[in-house]
Amino acid sequence: MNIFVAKLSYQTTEEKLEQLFQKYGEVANAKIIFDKYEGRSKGYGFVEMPNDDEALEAINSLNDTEFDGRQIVVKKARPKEDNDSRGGRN
DNA sequence: TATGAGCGG
Repeated sequence: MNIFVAKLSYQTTEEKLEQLFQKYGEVANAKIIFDKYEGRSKGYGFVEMPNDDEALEAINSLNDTEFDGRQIVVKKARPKEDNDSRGGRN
């Protein structure tokens, strides 16, 4: 499950996010989005967890909590298209 | 160097 993490500290790193979520379950990969021009963190990132149950638990546990000195927002990432009949840009 | 809503190097 892809997890969207925002309001992160600009000093927060991917490994710190991974270790943070690993405390609640297995983390496949954690990524922080950096600016392409300044090369600095945009302040948000994504965490991928193979176990959906642990992912939801991590979201409910880490959402609106303090991390690295700043309160973070943890939510499910871009909802995948659960219906191919919906949308359809063509 | 600093900043602070938001979905991707």
